Amino acid sequence: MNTTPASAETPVSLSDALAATPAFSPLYQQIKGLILQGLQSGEWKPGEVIPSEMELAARYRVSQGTVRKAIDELAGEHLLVRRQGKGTFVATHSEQHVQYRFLKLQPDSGDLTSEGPAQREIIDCKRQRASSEVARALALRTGDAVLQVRRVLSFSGQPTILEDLWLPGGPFKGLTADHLTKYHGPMYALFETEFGVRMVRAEEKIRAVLPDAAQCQWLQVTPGTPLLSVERVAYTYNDTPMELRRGLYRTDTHHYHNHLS
Amino acid sequence: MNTTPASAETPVSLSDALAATPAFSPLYQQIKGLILQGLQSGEWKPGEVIPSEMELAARYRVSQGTVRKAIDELAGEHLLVRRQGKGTFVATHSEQHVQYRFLKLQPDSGDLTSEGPAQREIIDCKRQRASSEVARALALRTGDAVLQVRRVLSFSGQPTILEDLWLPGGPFKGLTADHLTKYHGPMYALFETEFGVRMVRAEEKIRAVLPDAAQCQWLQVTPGTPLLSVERVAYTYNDTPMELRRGLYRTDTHHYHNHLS
DNA sequence: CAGTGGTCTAGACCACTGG
DNA sequence: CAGTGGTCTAGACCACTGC
Repeated sequence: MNTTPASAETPVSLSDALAATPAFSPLYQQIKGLILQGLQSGEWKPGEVIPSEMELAARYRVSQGTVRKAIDELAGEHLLVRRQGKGTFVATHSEQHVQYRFLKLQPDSGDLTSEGPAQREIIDCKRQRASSEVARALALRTGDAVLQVRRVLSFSGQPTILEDLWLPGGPFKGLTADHLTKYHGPMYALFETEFGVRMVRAEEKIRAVLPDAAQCQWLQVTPGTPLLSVERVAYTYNDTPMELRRGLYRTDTHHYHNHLS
Repeated sequence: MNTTPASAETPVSLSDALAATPAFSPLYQQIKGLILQGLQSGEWKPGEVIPSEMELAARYRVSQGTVRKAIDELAGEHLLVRRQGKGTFVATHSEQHVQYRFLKLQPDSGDLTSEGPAQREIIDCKRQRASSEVARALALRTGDAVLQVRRVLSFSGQPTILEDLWLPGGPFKGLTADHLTKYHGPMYALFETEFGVRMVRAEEKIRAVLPDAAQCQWLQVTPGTPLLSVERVAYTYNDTPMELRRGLYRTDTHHYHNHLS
């Protein structure tokens, strides 16, 4: 817990000092790191309260304000959720008002919740060997075990999204079509409760494409209907990629909504 | 500057108290509002420094910490930019590293800056009367004066984006094709310097579409090539809509990149 | 070196929650 | 009512910038 890591105790050569940034890291960043450890290690699980600011301040031997700033940043990254009067909680995908946090598709009028719950139909779930492409996205080696899932999401009875998912075989050992079919709720919530994998952020690449015959079938659109192709890589703590997802979105009744600021 | 607005001075009926939220607003939020006023009124212009935290604290008769928290939020919304040792500056679209802040299109390999500067070709710029649709988006009345601009953006010589813009006639009085053609740089930078209009945030609706014959010409694609349709409404301070923009993006060599967190 | 933003502390008080 | 997060203050010191 050193405020100035590059102090006398750790001699640094002149060239080092010039090459690498001094890497000064404020106390609250170090506290943030410690809290992050607690989250990764599973000491505090999604949905649970973490200790109060005063307790954490005592544990880490810093002032409440320093803990506060660390928690502020983690809350800003949606890893923690503060609730005045109640405490600070580990964020989870299992809550109503954050169900569709990573799904930016909206009906042209109203919002997703107004369309009622999504119907999820699992088409397929099988073990496979990672193609070079999948391996690269998931930071695996080509040929490593992966799970592939295909499903259709419908809103108000209309098939709207066709998705293919690839998951690393290790962390998701034991996942079957049965799991997915029986579980009603967001997939990321299931990942949390059943496999201890919490998705924290994601990157999406979006393109306009034309569907092939099979895809037309699943989405019940005519060939030649342009669709949105959404390729997502989702990450857990530590920037570890844990899911590759390729979605085809209908955009005749819905649109992808994005807020820029 | 009242910490508890619903105090004895302003009697509130029981029904009011139950209906409307108490609307307690912390001091730093009020300071934030005052700074925002300074930005809107043009007291501090894009690119300029605002007074130091100590000065503002003295002016508003609060502690430095309170000003700090206000500025923190404004910096988080990208209205201000803090530079240690130098001061706090009004954000601007005229800087290299934030040039494409609202443009999420990326080449499939590398980034936009690696492709060199964008070539901007103004196709058209004319005064018009707002259609009901345009009027609604810009919070005008149908028939009000608007400017319509059409242009093509090319990267590495390849036409990639075809855009139509609608701007309210009032704030942009005097804008001509000449302005746009002669100005080399981001359009939002020109809006700042020439018309005092700073774009602060935007909303985008994205769909997959098929281009018509004219659009194919401009983008040099064959009919039947699916394109990304990006409809953007951009806002100044105060959530005032100031631009409606409809873009068609080629996504065979580029993709729309989005970060979810 | 003075002036800026950035960090850290300690303590007081407020707003919200639940028993 | 006690316990939580939220606000506000005052003061000390650190890191960075430019003269």
